Amino acid sequence: MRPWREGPGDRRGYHHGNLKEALIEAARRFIAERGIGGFTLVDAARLVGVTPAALYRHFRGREALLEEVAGRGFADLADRLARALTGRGTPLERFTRMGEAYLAFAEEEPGYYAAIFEVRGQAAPAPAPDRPNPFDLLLEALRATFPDGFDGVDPRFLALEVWALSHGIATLSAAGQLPKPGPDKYELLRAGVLALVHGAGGRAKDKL
Amino acid sequence: MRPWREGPGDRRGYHHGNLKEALIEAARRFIAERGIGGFTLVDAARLVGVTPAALYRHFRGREALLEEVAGRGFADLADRLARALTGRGTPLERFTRMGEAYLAFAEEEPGYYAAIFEVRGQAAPAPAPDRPNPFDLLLEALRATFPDGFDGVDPRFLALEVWALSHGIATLSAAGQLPKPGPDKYELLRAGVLALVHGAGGRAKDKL
DNA sequence: TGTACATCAGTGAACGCGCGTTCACTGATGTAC
DNA sequence: TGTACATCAGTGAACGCGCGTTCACTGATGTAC
Repeated sequence: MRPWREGPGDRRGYHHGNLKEALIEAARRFIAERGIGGFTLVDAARLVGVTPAALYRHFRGREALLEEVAGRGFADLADRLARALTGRGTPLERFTRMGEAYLAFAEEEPGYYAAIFEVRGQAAPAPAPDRPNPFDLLLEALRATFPDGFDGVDPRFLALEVWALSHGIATLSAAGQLPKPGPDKYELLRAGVLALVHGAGGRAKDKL
Repeated sequence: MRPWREGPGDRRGYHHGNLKEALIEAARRFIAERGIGGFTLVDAARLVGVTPAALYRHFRGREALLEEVAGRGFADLADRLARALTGRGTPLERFTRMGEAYLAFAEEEPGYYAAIFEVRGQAAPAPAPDRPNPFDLLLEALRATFPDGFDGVDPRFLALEVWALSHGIATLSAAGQLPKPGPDKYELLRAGVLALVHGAGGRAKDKL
């Protein structure tokens, strides 16, 4: 088994060898730079060093490629959150780490993050289709971190608030809307999540 | 002064009469339906009943039209927030109403909302260029509603959290990501904002 | 009030461009014998 | 090990399309006299 092609420079010959993966990678990069609407098949093919028509050996068309990217992004996000949650430390520390992982994903993988929210009809990611849903991970983490509940507030209600705050911070940051000399977004999320949990119920507050 | 043309049907003659406003209105609608990237000059001109070239009598080009839309949207948002803030009721009631006005704006004017965040280099809105900034309105409202402060927490920090939560709820809702049988987004924001203020400082909590 | 004329908003045809997609093809790979 | 051949990933040319923008023009408006 010879090594897969890594960059545009080491094209081996007539056959690319790893075109499908290379095209997904190119799409991810272009979406990050120009957004979903600014992504074109022609640019992706050119970056990879291949004719646009070659793409149709691996995808039904532009939309199918975008769905694949969105599916991969969704799977990657779920993996990162799950990994943060299964590490060391107290439940609260792991819960906090999951929030940081969410913001880090949005920052490091803006192409994936945009695809997840803007591409509709996402194909199921190829490996492990029964991967846990990110929202379910958040819900599970909230329940594990605050086993006494939130003074009668539905954990799903709280999970939605935490998700909305995370998504808001991530997108405002990506859009350059957070003030330049200003608070760190990780601190913004950490303090905000604690306040949300805090404010929801007195019982939870005692545990902090 | 004869009445301005209202819809595509009552074109008066060779001259449109109110083409600039009609084009901005058309852009607002198309952006709402298809996003910034999906908006085209040709469609806007067709909707208005005019040749695409006519557009260049009123705008330098596509980008200039988008900037105008973004500027109008920004001004409209500021107006709505200011109006909510200057109504009747206690400071807390008016503060709550401002949050509702923000969510309502994002829902009712998705074209404006998208333009505000996605169009860069926005032109200053035509009337009243010294209109107050929405973020400053939020800051002012927070200070007025909780005059004793937030236990040492910078009001600007809290304002960013409230804004991020509002933006997150608005965009998740617009993307159809909030669960279908689920909490009302206005309730989500109201409870979340109170929890954020609550959690930030004990003093503020006493006033609620 | 009527006429000449400057102004300018909109026309219609054309442009160059880049897009997604198709098609018959060709070159490389790997398997059967 | 060598050869014939099936498979199929990628080529290259072409397509129809819609886009933003330009240009010389023309029709309507409104003002000066």
